[in-house]
Amino acid sequence: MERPTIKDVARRAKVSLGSVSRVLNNFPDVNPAIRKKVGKAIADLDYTPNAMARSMRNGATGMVGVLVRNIVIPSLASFVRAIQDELLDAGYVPLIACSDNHKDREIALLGLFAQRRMEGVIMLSASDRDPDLVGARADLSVPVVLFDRAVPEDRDCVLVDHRRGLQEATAYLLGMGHKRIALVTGPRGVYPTTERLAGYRAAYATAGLRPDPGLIVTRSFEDEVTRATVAELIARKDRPTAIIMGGTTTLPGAIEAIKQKGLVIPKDISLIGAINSDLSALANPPVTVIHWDYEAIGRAAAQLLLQRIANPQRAPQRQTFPTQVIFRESCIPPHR
Amino acid sequence: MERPTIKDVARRAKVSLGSVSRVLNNFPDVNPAIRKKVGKAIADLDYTPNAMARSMRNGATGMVGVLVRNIVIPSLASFVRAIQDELLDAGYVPLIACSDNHKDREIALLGLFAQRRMEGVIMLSASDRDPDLVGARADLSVPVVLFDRAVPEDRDCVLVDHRRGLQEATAYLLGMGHKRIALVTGPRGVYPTTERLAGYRAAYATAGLRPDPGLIVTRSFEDEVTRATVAELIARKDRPTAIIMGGTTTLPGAIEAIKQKGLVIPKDISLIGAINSDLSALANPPVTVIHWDYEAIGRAAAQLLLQRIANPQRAPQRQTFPTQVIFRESCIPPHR
DNA sequence: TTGTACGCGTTATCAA
DNA sequence: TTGATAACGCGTACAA
Repeated sequence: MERPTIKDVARRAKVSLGSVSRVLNNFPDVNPAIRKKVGKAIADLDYTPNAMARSMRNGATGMVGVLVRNIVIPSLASFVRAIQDELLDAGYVPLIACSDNHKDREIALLGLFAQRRMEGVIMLSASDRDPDLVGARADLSVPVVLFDRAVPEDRDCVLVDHRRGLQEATAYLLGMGHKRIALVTGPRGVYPTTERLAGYRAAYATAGLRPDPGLIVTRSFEDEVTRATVAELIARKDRPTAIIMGGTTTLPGAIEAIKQKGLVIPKDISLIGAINSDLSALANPPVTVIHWDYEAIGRAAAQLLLQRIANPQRAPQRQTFPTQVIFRESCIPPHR
Repeated sequence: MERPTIKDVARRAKVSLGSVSRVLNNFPDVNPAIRKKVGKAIADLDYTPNAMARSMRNGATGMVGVLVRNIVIPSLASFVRAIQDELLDAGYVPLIACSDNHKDREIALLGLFAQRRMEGVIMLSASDRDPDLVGARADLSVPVVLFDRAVPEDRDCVLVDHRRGLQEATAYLLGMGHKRIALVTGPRGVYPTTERLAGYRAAYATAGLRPDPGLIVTRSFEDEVTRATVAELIARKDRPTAIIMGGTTTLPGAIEAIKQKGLVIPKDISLIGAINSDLSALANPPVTVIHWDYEAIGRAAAQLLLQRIANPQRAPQRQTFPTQVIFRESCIPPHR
């Protein structure tokens, strides 16, 4: 019931181990007769080479770890999907795992990657600079490509130009006459949040205005949190006239909170989300979003890693990908 | 720059290979002094055991292949996610891959699973009975748990009770007075399609009516196809008064097609989708859907596989999971 | 209780 | 061109 080994094939074909191996890795100098016999034996036994033994022998597993927050988030899924396709094309196999943005889980999974001897890792870390996480990444001792995390040390990474996106979106609302624009995004200290804040502030500065600090909420990307945040914001007496949701998964909660409060988009409040989606396109009204191309970023991340694996001495690269505002009907000038 | 091996640890701790191994697998009878020395050496060298070598030695990789159509589909992602959590808890590592419902790709990935010596596979195959796919599954020679595919041979599988869901949904519409109810679902011959057809027909039969065969479209689950199908259906002179979308990813296309035609849900046409989602809950109007719990099914699939790996002799199990209609505002009685 | 030696399935080196 | 053999990193009988 056990799988046949190269030995069984050799025995059956009445040739030596080496010959079978040579046929398998189609070496040029092998007698056609032997090649034929071996081919037959392989077919007869339904032999499949053992990748484990192979990688033991040549010291490379041909595997790459891919770690994201949660595969159930469609944008992250398409990021992972693009990576998978790119890696498979290059003869590598991705090992995909979800950290839930949880530090301990992330460390545990990196440990798993280390045990399984991944040749590289592409990851969306819970933090750019948490020392434990930085340490866990270093312990891997293989190339790491970070997504949307800007590390102090020189490292390969692929980034989204959130700053630009937020600047554009905020300027768009300011141009309409909005003065009280809320920004709801993730925790401080993490790259996307930092960049979004910068873009938001830059737009205000350019307009010669000052944002109300009370309208900037940087708590967490978790749905329950951002949902509650929106509910709070719109419950205030001096509620914002517009809200920008700076988080990929936060639009449904915002729409629902607004709906529950009995407010109407865009009449009572303007809304901008992040990442194009079925919901944003087909909601009533369709929602303006800041979009970026997760697939392109995934492909780039994979290529970056493959190049780095091929040439560990290469200078680290930092690639930034553009954002694009998709204008729809969820924003109009504020009352009066 | 190479990773240290158990040998390096032994050398540094000035003990034998065997002792290190015994410490690693914490055997009871090992001198605390040695244990301590080894622990220190491991920490000093930042040693991590090589899972590859381990699995070579004990003939088990601790890995399970997980194959789905496309991880970007949120319901499939949560299915995979649940499997991942369950497997990791049990000490197994999932190797996740997407087939795009493409036969060749599915076969190639099963081959990859075989090479990497997966101890079992959970999969959503492109077909129940295509001989090539059946063959590829058999070639694995490890336990396979199928999702939503009912195979002739006895096999472990987890199924969704699509028949029941469709019967309920169809009866609901018939009860409202609809007579021309369209059913748009996947290709014939595959379990979910078969079951949906059966449920749909059963509801008509119970009501003493006959469905118009022209309203039953079984082409493909692909978005472009179902979208075009809906567009065709509603362009007809005798268009249906209600449509049931029997496919997890087909709701956005249907809503959009209806919108483009200038029809209004539910005034002009009633609509029922599959699987609860942001879109169905927050669309205008919210859309009635047939729902089932992908996470529960994923967990069950993982458990089934784990049990089967532990005991290959166990009788094959077939678990069926319930569907539930979530009633919303997308259905009203037809005109006149 | 600890150390030694073999074997897991490959590939690569060497001699024939 | 082919066959024999060592080595990859580990676990485990077996001997000490």
